[in-house]
Amino acid sequence: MTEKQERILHSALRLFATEGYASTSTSKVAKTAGVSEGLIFRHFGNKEGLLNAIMDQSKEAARQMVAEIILTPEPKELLRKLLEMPFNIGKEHYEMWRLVYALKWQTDQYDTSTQEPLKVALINAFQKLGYADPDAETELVLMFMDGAATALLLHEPDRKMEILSALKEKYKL
Amino acid sequence: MTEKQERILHSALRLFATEGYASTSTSKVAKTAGVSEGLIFRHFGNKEGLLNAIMDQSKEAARQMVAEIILTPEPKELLRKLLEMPFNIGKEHYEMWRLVYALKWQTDQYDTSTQEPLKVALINAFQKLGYADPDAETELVLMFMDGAATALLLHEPDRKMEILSALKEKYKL
Amino acid sequence: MTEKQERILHSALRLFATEGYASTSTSKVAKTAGVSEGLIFRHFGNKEGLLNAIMDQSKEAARQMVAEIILTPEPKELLRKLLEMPFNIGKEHYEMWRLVYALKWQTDQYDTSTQEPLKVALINAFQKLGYADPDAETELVLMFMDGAATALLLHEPDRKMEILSALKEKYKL
Amino acid sequence: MTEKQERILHSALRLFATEGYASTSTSKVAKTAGVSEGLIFRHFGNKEGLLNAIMDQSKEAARQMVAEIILTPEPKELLRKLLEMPFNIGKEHYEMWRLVYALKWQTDQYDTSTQEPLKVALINAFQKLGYADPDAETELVLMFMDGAATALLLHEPDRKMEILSALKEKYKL
DNA sequence: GATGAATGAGTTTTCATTCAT
DNA sequence: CATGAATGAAAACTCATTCAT
Repeated sequence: MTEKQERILHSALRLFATEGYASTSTSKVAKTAGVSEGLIFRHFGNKEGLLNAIMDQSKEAARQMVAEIILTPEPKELLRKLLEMPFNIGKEHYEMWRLVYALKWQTDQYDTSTQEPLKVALINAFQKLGYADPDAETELVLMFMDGAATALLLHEPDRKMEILSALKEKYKL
Repeated sequence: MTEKQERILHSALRLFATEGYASTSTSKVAKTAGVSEGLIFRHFGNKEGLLNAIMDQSKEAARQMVAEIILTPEPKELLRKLLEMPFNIGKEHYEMWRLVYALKWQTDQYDTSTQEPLKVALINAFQKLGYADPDAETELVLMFMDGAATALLLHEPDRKMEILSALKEKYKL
Repeated sequence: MTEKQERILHSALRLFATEGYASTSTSKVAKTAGVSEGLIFRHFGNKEGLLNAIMDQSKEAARQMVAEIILTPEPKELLRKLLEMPFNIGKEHYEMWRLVYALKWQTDQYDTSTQEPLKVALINAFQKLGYADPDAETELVLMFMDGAATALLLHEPDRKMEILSALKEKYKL
Repeated sequence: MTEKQERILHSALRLFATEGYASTSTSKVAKTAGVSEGLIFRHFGNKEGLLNAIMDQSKEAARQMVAEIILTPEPKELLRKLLEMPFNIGKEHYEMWRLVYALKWQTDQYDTSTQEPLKVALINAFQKLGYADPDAETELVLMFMDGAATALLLHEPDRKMEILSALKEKYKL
């Protein structure tokens, strides 16, 4: 991966995340990255290839975050780590997550494969904790995480920590 | 509103919701609606005018749903109605909500005005119910509603009702 | 077919025939026809669609010329008409034939369907005239016609009529 | 001539012959030849230089074939050799001839210099054989050769030998 | 009100060519 | 000699918008 390739990837991530994939022209990406437009196509084939390259990186990052949580042996700890996750999105990952969330709504871009292992681990945790319906409880937690991530990505509410506390309380954490 | 105007609005809603606003050409809208392309511009001025017309309808529908809930005097009942809302999105409103949710991610389309009265009512309800931090609790509920709506709009999970039950339990409903 | 459509078709035929299909840009076609470039795509879908529209016209013209010859009852007369055909390409059809002949060499543009009825008629004629191998004789004539057309389209030789006479003699016409 | 140079020349010949000069990108030539794109320009200057290198080889080959025929003293034998030529194009020369014939139709690529000595020899032969109009007869033969080559390069007809016989008969060979 | 031909500016993509290594 | 990253100009194509009818 040359330096210019990385510059393209970086500019594209930023622009796609903030202005939308369809609304961002490759010419704008090139200009922002300070490279010729042709270079985008030489390296990534076409605009979609550029998006895929970004999404591959993003999925890899997501997989790593999930992996770390899943390996937590203690169920309460696992749950806690998970619930805290959306509240801890760092600046460096902000745009990546914005893009991932925005693209969900594009017909052909919804992919659940990353979530699967997380589901399994959560069901297991809720079972250990004696919940009546671990499956439903898992779906509920994942739904909430989606909502929290959405809120935090779109409008950084004040009093984040209080909200997190109120949430943890629901699971007696 | 003539019949052709409605056909345009309907086709545009469907296409914008499923394929995205930026990715949908006015020519495709016209073709799907079975009208000439020029007619769109005669009636709605430009592409954005068409979107605004749709969003106005949507906001009006949302306002009505929220109004009904807000007027509920009993706090537990209000909470229950609210939590059930995303689980009761009917087929006829599916595309409208999909569009509203997808557009959130477009830089210039995020609008919180509809949510404000709901927030007020919710804070009030949580106060009456003796919650320690009604503000935080309100944010939490709204976040969850977002997550639930997202999940239900994107991939209709099975066991919707069990998930709803697990949720209600959290609020002792 | 609007006037601008015809202007496009006409300019494209001229340019494709003289400079080659691949070497002629749609922008040049548009400029020559005095229309906007977009119009080409609106009417013909893409560059290949434009070529197909031209070729359809050409095939129709070719079919008509062949039809007239085929219907000749007298075999000698049929043969004569056929051999004279390449020598009688009028100015108004010159470009069309140039394009047809040039495109033969493009991998995916070789089409023999127009020739088939001609073959049948020729075989029949040679049979009536008592030739030993009408099939081979037919192929020979068609080959020659190709050669003659090529020569006449590429470099208008002098003494056309003498050449034609020499040819007719071979078939005692 | 290094091995890579030959690989480039060979790939270019094949691609130019089958897909056309204008439609073949230098990048495709490089890929097919298994060399870097830059190498083409180092060796041949530009795309046209590559074509010229190929055409030079081709013309040389053509010159040799023609030379051998021209030197035949006996006019009937000369004629026979000539007529047989297109029927004897070997696999190893197939693409070369296809390219030569296809390029004829390109405005700036028509070159008759190779044919000149052949014309002279043919006129002489027909004179010796007592033909009434040796010039016209020569043009006729050359036209036919063109047609035969075209047919044989584009669609290898069956019964080649019968066609050749029918042809020889016309010249009492 | 409604059509559809036409435009022009912009978008994606291709490609011959250059150049540092 | 050879590579492959990089460029810039031009190509194909899209699309919101206008306008005569």
